[in-house]
Amino acid sequence: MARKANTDELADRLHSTAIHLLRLVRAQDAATGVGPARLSALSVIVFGGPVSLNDLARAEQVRPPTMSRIVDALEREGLARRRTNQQDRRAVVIEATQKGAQILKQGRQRRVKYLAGYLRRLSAAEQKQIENAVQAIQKALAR
Amino acid sequence: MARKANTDELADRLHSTAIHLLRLVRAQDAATGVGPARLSALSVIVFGGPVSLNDLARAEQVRPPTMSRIVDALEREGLARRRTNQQDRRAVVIEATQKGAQILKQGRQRRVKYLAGYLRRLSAAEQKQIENAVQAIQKALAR
DNA sequence: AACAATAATTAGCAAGGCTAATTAAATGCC
DNA sequence: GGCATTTAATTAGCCTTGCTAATTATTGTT
Repeated sequence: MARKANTDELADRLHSTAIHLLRLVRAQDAATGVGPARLSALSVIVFGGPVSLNDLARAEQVRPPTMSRIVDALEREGLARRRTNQQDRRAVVIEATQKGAQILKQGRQRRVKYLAGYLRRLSAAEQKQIENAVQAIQKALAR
Repeated sequence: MARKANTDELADRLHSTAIHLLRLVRAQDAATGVGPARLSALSVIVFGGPVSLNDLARAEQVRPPTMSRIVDALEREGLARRRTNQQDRRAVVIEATQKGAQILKQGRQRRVKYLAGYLRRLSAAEQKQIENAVQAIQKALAR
């Protein structure tokens, strides 16, 4: 049936556009000097505040041992620190340092500016279309 | 100026939506039993036809040694093969096997269906907005 | 007090990224 | 024609980031 085929085709094109877009901006992240897994985890604690290791692993969709090692690296680089949770001394609380927050925000700025440079080629109407689509996609993916 | 700030904000939201979307569909790729770098390289040779190792590395934005090892793995798994280019015997030509093409197409199908399942929650009008946005984004990112 | 469950870490493996160095073939230049 | 340079690919060796299994420390339960 036509409706389903159309949705499949849209999904296909949306998917490959997303790949293309991220591939483009990812190059900018190299300038931070922080690897992608570390940068992404740092982003969670900078914008979401302190979290346990398990929660951070879940947020990043990796297993706890993987996250433990990423946090090791963030601590080594002075971007985050571990505290032990005093209510439950098995658990740790991971939080960003000043330096970590600063580096993340600069990197984010760089990435966004870079992508914005491309979007600025488009008319206001086209930008509005993207705005609408972003809302629709977020709605579709919610839950 | 207001226009620039808006574009930055749009870039930010588009970027994080793209991350969210790809994270979601990526989980489906596990079902192919082929790792992400291999799957992505296989996709290039299935849809783009035979290429040299250097060209394939460039298409995938990795260095030649990295691609050499990925192709080793694809050959080991029977998904691709190397031929030597007879015009330039330093070079290899990499092409997909029947099995490689089949597995890739099945995986792509799976991913697309999965994403389409989310998009189908949206109205025809919302889907049309995404369609328009995909075109606009592709235009913006084109050279 | 003993036992089970939970949070994190350690150990060890594989995939996938890199640079530097090597090999083989093609090209360019007297 | 022969030698130097360039080019295509590979090999070697490193790092990061993913995993599972096993361990340690603490908490909760009975």
